[in-house]
Amino acid sequence: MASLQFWKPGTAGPGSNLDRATETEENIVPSAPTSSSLSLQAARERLPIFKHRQKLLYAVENHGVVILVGQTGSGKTTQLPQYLYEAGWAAEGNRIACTQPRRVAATSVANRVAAEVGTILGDEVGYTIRFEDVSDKERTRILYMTDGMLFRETLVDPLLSKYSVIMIDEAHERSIYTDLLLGVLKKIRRKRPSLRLVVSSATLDATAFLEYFTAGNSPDEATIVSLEGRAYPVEIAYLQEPVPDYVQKAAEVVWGIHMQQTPGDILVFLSGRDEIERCLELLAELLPTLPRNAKRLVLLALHAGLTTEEQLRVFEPAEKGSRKVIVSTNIAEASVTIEGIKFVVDSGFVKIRTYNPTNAMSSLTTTPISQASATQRAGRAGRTAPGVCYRLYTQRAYEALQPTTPPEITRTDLTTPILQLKSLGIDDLMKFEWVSSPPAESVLRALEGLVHAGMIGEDGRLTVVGEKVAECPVEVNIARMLFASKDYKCGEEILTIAAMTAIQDVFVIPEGAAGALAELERRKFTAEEGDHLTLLNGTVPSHQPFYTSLTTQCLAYNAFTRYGRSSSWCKAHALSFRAMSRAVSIRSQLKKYMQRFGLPLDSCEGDAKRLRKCLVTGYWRNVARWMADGTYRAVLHVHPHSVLFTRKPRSGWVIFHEMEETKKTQIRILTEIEPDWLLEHGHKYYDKHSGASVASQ
DNA sequence: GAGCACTGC
Repeated sequence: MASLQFWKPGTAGPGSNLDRATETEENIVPSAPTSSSLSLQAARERLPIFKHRQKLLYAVENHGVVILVGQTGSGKTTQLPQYLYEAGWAAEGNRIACTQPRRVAATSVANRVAAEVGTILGDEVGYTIRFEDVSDKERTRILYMTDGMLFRETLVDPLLSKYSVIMIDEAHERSIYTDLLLGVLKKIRRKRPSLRLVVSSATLDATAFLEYFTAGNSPDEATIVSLEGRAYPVEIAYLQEPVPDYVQKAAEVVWGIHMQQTPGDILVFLSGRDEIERCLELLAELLPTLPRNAKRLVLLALHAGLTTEEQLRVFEPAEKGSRKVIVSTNIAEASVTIEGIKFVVDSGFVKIRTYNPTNAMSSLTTTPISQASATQRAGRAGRTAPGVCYRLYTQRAYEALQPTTPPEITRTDLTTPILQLKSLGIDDLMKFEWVSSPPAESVLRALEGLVHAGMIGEDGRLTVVGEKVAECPVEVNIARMLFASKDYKCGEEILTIAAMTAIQDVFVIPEGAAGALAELERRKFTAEEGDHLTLLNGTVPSHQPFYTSLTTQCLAYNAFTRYGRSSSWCKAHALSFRAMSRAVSIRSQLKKYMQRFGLPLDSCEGDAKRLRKCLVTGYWRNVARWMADGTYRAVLHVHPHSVLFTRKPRSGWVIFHEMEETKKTQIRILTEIEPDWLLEHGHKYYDKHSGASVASQ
């Protein structure tokens, strides 16, 4: 490969008059010097945000909402809460909160700030995430938390009265909880004007947030403060012509960089596991052609399906005389930061989940990224030194991209969010001030489902059960089963099933020969009745597994707890230790809710029929009928992970946990049922003769 | 007979 066949804007090639200067100016700032060379205070003062300190405090003092524009590394997340603390905003028992979309961010930032403040974590500075509250009710002044946790707190403290200032960090990511929080906070500000908000955002979204908060309020309500930082420039290169196969092109570009360029690791963005593996294979084929004196090239994959150990390998520095190339999904765009990357290769694609409210179907499709996403990916090349980003698309294609990714709230099932808003007393959803309105059909679909599930009455208000379910951190259909377990006397088992369906990727199936072995391990766990019981099998308190054969996921749970919750046991049985440990946490959390709601923890004592009937109370809308061609009515395909993948259910009928469209329309986690059981639930919605369910119409 | 991007409570 003689040349990379790229042109670089501003140097040569067509259209070199690059007017998007921002693209080359990722405002990435070197990390602060360590306290060994400088005092802590001096290090803090060197951060770019420091010279804006007075301006920021003035803005918070005089405006209800401050939109803070500043890139990663400006120090906003660690410093602003401290400035506010030092300025007295946490006096008289008040707290300063800072929300993050991800758990790791909340914990790691809290750690750093506790060290800077000179306190033990959990004392003056703490964090709160699901299953972990490292904070002190009385003493904590600065609290980092996930946005989901703060939203949940509004259910018990609707005015968030403990907080004087709330900073919503990474608001431009527009996670569903960020959007819900912003809507609720705007409302709270009207009732409690002393509360101050700081909304931290990327440049592109700042005016939209400003308009949102000033709409219906005085123009003084909100203001924008921008922190410009020192930047390591990232040079952008585009393809001159589009390519038919970006995976192959990615491999070629990586190889070209390796042969020609100066030192520095390479990060490649592709859409999924399949593409990553193909790209790595292509590169592996080229390795033998490396000249003897050339640097070695270390090939690494990064995606969420890997074990923790495998993920950690990408952080190990490359050995002397070698270069790392990390081929990754979108996980490396915001969730995972790898230092030392100098070259980014961006395919321009991402897999995104969307929801179609008319058939309640979600799908996972490979789609072009947004310009904001492209900027973020490019920025990953310039965290510690100037870098280069190779975009595997033309500049014209870049210009045609959407400016930002549609917020999650516009492409997701709203059943749970709407139940929670209702629980906050927001009954008129049309009057709720959404930052971005969700599609009307999504709202209607969710309301309809909630009415039929008995969570909302004819008057549009929550029922008694609805109030309880709103508090419970599970999907509505699962909550319904938890409540029904009282009648079917199977609370113990339903609780496990609820926990196990809440986690993904219980089984780790590697590529190649190891994958085939893992597959055999998985079959040891199969329960004839289907996946839900398979999920359960392992934990059955009785002497023998009562479900005819062992199962995949369930065996998983019961056996996992029986064999001492060990990671080596998981490894031997192709299970994810991470996922299983999480299931244990979720189960104990849900158990507390069941106790609070007075739901007994009976065991069904091996009566699988009772258990399956209980499952129908939650899943009656998710019904499918087996057809002779091996598909289910409405042409649903069984996910290959299901134990019913190769087996016809005797009754011909199943219920399923979820349905998703990838290459085919697939249903996951199934259990065989008798069709008559359906008649007790929502018979209005189900036509016995056609076998069509609401979900598949 | 074949496969799921990433979060969060």
